[in-house]
Amino acid sequence: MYNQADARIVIIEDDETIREGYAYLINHTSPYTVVSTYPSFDIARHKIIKDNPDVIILDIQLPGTSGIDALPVLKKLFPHVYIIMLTVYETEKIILDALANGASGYFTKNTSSVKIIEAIKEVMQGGGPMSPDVAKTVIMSLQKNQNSPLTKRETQILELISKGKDRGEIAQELFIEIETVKTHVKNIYIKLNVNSKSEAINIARQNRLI
Amino acid sequence: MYNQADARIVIIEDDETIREGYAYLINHTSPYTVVSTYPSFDIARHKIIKDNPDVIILDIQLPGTSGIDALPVLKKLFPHVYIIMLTVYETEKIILDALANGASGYFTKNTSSVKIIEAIKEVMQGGGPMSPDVAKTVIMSLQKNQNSPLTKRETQILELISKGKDRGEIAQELFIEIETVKTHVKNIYIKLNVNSKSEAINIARQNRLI
DNA sequence: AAAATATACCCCTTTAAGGGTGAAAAGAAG
DNA sequence: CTTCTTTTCACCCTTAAAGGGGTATATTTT
Repeated sequence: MYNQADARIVIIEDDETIREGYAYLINHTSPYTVVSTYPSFDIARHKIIKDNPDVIILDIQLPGTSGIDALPVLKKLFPHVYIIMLTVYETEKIILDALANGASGYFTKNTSSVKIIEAIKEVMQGGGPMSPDVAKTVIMSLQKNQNSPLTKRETQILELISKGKDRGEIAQELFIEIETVKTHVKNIYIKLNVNSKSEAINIARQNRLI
Repeated sequence: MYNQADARIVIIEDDETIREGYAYLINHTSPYTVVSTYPSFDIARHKIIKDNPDVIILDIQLPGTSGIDALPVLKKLFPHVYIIMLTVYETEKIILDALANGASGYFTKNTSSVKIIEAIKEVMQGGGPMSPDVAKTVIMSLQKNQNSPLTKRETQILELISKGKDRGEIAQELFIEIETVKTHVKNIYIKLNVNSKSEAINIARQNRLI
């Protein structure tokens, strides 16, 4: 574990005001040190190696290589680095991708530097901070659609299909006959207006039925 | 949208100190009103109807009906209520279940009442607050195992399999031959020591390979 | 140079998928 | 108490996919 007071921060953000603003505030109102700031990942790419950062604050909308594409590169360069993403966008896919690709935290740009400093502390302690709107997106992605056209049993079977189970396995698991499973599957297809497992899973995922 | 200052809060929590502590602090240091507090859901069950709460602070470890089981009941009673979960536990399954079942926020009990009040504000504004440790769990659940025995291509194909795609669809999507897909699938099976799609998906999910 | 990865092709047999139709039993809702 | 929905089960059919075996060759990475 790093000594928190020694934490070395790097900021990669193209907007100079935001970049230098955060840097100034972190340096003057926190125990952390901003060792470098860069306006793009392409500029940071080689110089960052000698920065040896503990935490990187990474914008997503960067000129050249995007923050999303920079993520895996930085993770490979510094396997133990904590990365806090910064963005104006908050579409579900981008957020989920960033988190799935190793971001430790995720904030939108209306976040005060106080919260960012708090976030640095949290990631250094192993937490996974996110701003409320981001958390909301993540929570929503975990919640299911309540207006499903599918019955409980159909949803249950579709979930098992999405786990790759075949008719036989589903029948065994639910203590019903294979023929019954077939009937349910056929009804699912009719309701979702599809005619294959893959289509059904895709439509269901799009509509959060499963 | 409710007027925030009118927000009616109900607390369901068996520990009297915590319950009355939060109630007192919310009533005296926030614009919100704690209209009722209950030591269990079973006691709250009928009385809560006339409380007409906007936000419910719900403990998970309750005597009798657990907070997890109370969640769907409360959601049915008050479809638009925001529920903030409170718990000492923070196992991945419990947290994910609560969020998937309609909880708007999730905090562990080492959370200060200041943060709870902040959380009430956030949920009223449509946010999805969670404490850093909870966020960490959620993020981890989105992140994949880095020590995968599978190659990139194999992982990619396994992901498509998990979406229900068959060999032909995978081949089309990746611009490769069906036979190539077959070879990859065979190698995946060997590496994961399985011999069917469903087993492969299960093993991979267990180990966060996909 | 060696190892890992991605690609492609052949053989083979078994099993699952998808579609059509009908109908009994259990539950929920009026 | 009856009507509607859900869940259950059955038998028909054809085609497509799955799974197992082996072999081989670019390409990339180490």
